[in-house]
Amino acid sequence: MTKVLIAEDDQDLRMNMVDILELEGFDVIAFPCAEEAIAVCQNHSFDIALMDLVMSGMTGVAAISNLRQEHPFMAVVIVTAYATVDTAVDAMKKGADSVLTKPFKSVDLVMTIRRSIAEKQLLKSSSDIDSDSVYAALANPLRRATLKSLGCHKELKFMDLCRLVAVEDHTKFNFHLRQLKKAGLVMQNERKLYILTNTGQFVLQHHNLS
Amino acid sequence: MTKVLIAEDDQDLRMNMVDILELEGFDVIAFPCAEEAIAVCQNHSFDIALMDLVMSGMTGVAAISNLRQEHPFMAVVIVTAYATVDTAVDAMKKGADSVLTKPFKSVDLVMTIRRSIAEKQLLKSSSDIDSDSVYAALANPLRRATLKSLGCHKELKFMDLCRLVAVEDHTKFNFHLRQLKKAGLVMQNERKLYILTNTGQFVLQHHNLS
DNA sequence: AACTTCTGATAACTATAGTTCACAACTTTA
DNA sequence: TAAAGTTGTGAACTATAGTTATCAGAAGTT
Repeated sequence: MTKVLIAEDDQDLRMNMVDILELEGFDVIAFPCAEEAIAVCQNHSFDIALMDLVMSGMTGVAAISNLRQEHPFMAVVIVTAYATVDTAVDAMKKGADSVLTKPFKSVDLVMTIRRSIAEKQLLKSSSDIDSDSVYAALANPLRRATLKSLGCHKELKFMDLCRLVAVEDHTKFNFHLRQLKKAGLVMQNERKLYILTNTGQFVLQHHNLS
Repeated sequence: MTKVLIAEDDQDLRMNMVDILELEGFDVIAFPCAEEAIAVCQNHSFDIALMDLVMSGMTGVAAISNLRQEHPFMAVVIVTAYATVDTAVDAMKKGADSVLTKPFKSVDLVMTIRRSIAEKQLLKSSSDIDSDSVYAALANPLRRATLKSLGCHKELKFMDLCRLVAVEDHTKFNFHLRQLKKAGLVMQNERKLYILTNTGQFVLQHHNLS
């Protein structure tokens, strides 16, 4: 069951949100301030946190880094009546996954939650690429260069790729290419040209190798 | 000299922006549509791109991924008269570094540019941590676990850390800890407790190891 | 067909990463 | 101070990563 954490200092709205979300089948816990929400995060994990921007004490945006400390993959949505483009941009820069303006309709709330969690899930799957073989593959500069080249050129023939990374001995290069294949970062398409796999593209982006 | 790329379909505003920025000492090239801006990106590099959101043809937001293809560390600011919180949030999700609403004052424009470039610079420095030794250090699961533990617990004694990563043989663990030290990811503080270095923290975050 | 270049497999070898052992110095606790 | 646990070094060893050489089939060229 999707677990939702709420910090909202307006009692009416808070109870209202809880009602809406429980009706949708979410598992909801709500607090009137950021500090309490952060505290409960120490012991429980949530899929998403809805933080009011303006509350007595810590603001929702200020709380983001504290929330993420314990649960890096929890989605965080900033909820606020005072949203301007600037505050929204600031919230996003500080790590919010979305910004929802008050007043909002029930459907907006629910849709924002579902979408934010879905988008976060994508990122989360990246950390599953913790797999040993990927890091082992990345350990070698030649293989990192190969990934970079493949990132730029989409698809390449063996020898072209070999020349791009400036390896004179093709059998040596072949060895490293096999390691990349074994790690699931590189594959050959129907025309036998070498291309990045999905995880390969992901790793490339994620490590800023490009 | 800071190089600025502009895509803005309103001719008056475009020329106005060019004037303002050239007066500030920027090196500016401006186009009336995203497609031309993307094209010139193939051959030239820029520190920052200012993209109008609504133009004939491709929107500024749609152009972001194309711009980043060639120059991953170029900052991108979306400029728009039609900005709502939702469009701003969407632009940020798609990779914009900031959103500037029209009409804007000269100082806002200049400040947004300077700040966006500065913030991007931080990220850029991370990719300098391409250094072989870091990847070599990360190749080992035990060392990754050690980094994670240090990420959570701030500072730890040798034996506590050793137990946390569940290594029975302390000399074996000592070896890996030395590798982490050599790679510049881990150091000892004045009380001889082990802590992450700045690059260590950076790598930890950046690789979502936490 | 004859030739060349491209692509890839295998095996033998070398270098480096990782492990283990023995032990010394240092800290803390009794 | 003695004893027990902590922290660290160096050398010998083992396992794995990486290299090189040799060969062979595939694919294109003349």
